Amino acid sequence: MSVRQAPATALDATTAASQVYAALKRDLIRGRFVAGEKLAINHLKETYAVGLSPLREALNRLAAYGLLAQENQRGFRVPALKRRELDDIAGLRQQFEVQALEAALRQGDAQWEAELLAAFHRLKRADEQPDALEHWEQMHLQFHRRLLEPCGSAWLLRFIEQLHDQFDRYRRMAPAHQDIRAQLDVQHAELVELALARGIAEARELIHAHIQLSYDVAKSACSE
Amino acid sequence: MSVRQAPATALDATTAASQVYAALKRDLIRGRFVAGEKLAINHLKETYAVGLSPLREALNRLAAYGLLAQENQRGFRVPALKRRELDDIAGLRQQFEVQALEAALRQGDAQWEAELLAAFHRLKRADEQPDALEHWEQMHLQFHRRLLEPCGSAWLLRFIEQLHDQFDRYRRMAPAHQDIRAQLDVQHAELVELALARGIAEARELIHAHIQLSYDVAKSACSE
DNA sequence: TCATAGTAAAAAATCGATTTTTCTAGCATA
DNA sequence: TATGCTAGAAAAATCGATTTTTTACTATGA
Repeated sequence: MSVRQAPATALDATTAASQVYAALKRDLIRGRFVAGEKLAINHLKETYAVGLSPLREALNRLAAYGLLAQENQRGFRVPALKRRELDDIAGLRQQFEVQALEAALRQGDAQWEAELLAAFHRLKRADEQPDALEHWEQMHLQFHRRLLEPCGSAWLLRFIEQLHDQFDRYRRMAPAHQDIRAQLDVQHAELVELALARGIAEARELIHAHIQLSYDVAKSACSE
Repeated sequence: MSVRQAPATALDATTAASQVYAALKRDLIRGRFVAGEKLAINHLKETYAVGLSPLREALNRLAAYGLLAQENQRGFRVPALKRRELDDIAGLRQQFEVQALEAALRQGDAQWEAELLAAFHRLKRADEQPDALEHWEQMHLQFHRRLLEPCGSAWLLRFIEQLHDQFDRYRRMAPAHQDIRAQLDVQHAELVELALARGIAEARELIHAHIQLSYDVAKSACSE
């Protein structure tokens, strides 16, 4: 009945639900939706050009992840940005990342050092890409992921990633969040140095201050 | 076309997807599925008496939560029980719950004390219920939830709950897990005492030992 | 014997339509 | 004016069928 597809399709061997999930996740963190807004599923169907089933599966995943709120029989809502919750998220991020960084510095090997340098280099060069803003965010996330990677606890990394995503919703909604880019980039360079030198005590201080800097900016995203 | 339902339906104002989610979650933690097993969706459809859509939504939520593994275009799989992962989970549980307990003892009020006592009482009386084993597990979970509740960090509680669910997959799969019930129950009583007396240092020790006890039993659930 | 292409069956993923529930006005009643 | 009721519309949730992808099996040729 159907014409056999060209083998090219083998490249994007990913499911429609996963693609919508990724796209929606990106747009939620980016701030494409108004905080507190109710999602119109039929509208999303058109925006993301998918059917109802994969879309609903993606929404369910995002709700389980904490980037959406699911209300009994009345669909999905973008969570509000609450100052109390930001404080909670930022505090845990500081605690978890300080801990993970120390473990990573103790356990990271030469291979990790090389990959960290590579990630840092891509971050520095992010501005040269088209769509520089979004690309920097992407490289920034990858840099931090790489930095903590050899900490030895998969679940701690999972929680850190989740908190990071939550945190970024606030940070990227803040009006002045672009203005601290230069300061953050200085800290990234220092983090790399300390990582290679295994300066644990200083690295702990720095990652804490690094999160604090974004945190101070992010605060302006909340009303309450 | 359809006969108007009696108002009784207003009681179970919950969606089919949520019900399957709850049932599947319970059965996964209970050990009803073989670790590593691939789930046959069409079979689950009959077992849980639901259609494909709500079932798939539930599976997607469980995968995002970490109780299922989702493989590219080949469905869902029950995660294997790995010793390395158990160690990770138990270690984080100890750390997080020690921290949350201290915060809870500092912040819990009289209302909390009353509810904790109530939860403890229900736990003690669990054996008298029909289906005593499952009921004890239920009350046990609620007791621990209540204990840490006033810690002040919603996200920390969320992570603790998630780790607890993961941990219980291992614990309840261990052959001898029933044998330590008596010891656990003694510790629960001591935890209540310390909570009311705000004995922070001792409570920290005790919750750590409490998790360690189950952890030692749970180890026998893993092959590798 | 082994590797490999072809094919049928099974399973997963998706679509389109239907059912159920919630929301919104408008109307009647006190 | 406020309150409650109800039909109609809108939205959410679910079902049944279709399409796509993977898996298992078989035959073929090196």
